[in-house]
Amino acid sequence: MYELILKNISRFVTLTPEEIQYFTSTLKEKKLKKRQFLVQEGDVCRSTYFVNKGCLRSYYTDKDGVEHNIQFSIEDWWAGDMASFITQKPSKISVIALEDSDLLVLDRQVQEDVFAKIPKFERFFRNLLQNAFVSAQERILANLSETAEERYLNFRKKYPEMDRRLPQNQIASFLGVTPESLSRIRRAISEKRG
Amino acid sequence: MYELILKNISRFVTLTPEEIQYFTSTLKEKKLKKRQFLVQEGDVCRSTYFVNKGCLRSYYTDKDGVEHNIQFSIEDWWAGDMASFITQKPSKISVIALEDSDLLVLDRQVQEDVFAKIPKFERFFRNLLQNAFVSAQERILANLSETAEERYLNFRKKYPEMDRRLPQNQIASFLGVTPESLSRIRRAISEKRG
DNA sequence: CGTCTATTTGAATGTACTCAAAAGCGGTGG
DNA sequence: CCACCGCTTTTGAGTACATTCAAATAGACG
Repeated sequence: MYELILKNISRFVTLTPEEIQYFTSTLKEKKLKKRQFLVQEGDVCRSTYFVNKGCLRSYYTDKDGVEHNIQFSIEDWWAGDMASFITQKPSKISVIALEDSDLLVLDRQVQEDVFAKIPKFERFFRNLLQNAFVSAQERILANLSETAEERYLNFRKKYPEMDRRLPQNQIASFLGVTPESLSRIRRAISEKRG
Repeated sequence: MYELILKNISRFVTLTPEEIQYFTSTLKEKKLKKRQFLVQEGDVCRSTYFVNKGCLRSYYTDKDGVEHNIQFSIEDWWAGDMASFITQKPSKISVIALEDSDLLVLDRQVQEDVFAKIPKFERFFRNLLQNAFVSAQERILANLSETAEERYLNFRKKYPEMDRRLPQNQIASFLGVTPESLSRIRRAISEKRG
């Protein structure tokens, strides 16, 4: 149950057995069926979620009702709306399960207790935030300087697992193109390679 | 000299006179002439900079040599490459003065001392990071869901001062369009308004 | 098996781009 | 102070890439 999250955390900070014991005792479980919402636009996001199994997508719905995927969260990723969690303001995005999923839940209040008892967790969550910022920055640059085809090839290289696993129209929404365009891009790529 | 930065900080945390005294004593000054670099691609960014006067731009140079503006920093803003400062890896971006500028410099090492002596500064810098993340997120969404004209109108509304002060080609690069396109967009807008 | 959704394909359209040239503006030196 | 130079902005014409709309095909799931 906790192997994955402990391995995830150990990439940044080292915990003693007691700390592990305490930390895992604060976590709750949550199961989502495909198409169930984890966060709905307008909710205040009061927890962070670790994905033990399954797959979710975070998306923004624009003024024309078009959905734009911001992030996918598969096993070993964190899910939720970090912006809303940080600011405790209503979320502009929604998070929904693309597959039946098992999550571990860390409530905001509990998180404060964890910070108090195990200060290095502050560092861990600062690291998560920093990574999120750096990858947001990189995505802005990619959108400014790369063609749709380049963005797709980079996506495939960076997240091969997601490329295999996710519906193509969801990837298109993440890349910022229509499903039709991504379909044509894929055809062009496969024609180039014979 | 320090009014602006103290006012900036006071938006997030309250400092005692002693803390103010200590904090300001750790700051250095830096003056840049127009067209001088603050950070060059490949540098590790070892300081954060507060803009007391002037204006800078941060930009990324893509594989075709095209520059893409990431951020402008005018008075009362922080400058530098947060990603490189955070990770202490070589910067992918450059920061250059668009006008003669006066900066206050907070070195990374000094920052650690400040955190140790005045822990609430940790909160202050976490807030800066959070804001940077949230606005990066918003920019991704804007690029995905808005037309160039909408992005320009929103830019103008959000940063009227920058719209007045910055060369149009720099704004175009920030919005992710060519200078020619922004020129046409502006004409279209002014024709609509009679 | 049938239904619903995802993907592919085609044709027409549109938005922003490139390239080229003219006009405008600001700073510098004679 | 004015003339010139360099850089920015505007304008025009043609082009490229992705979009929209529509329809056909393929796949997934009950």
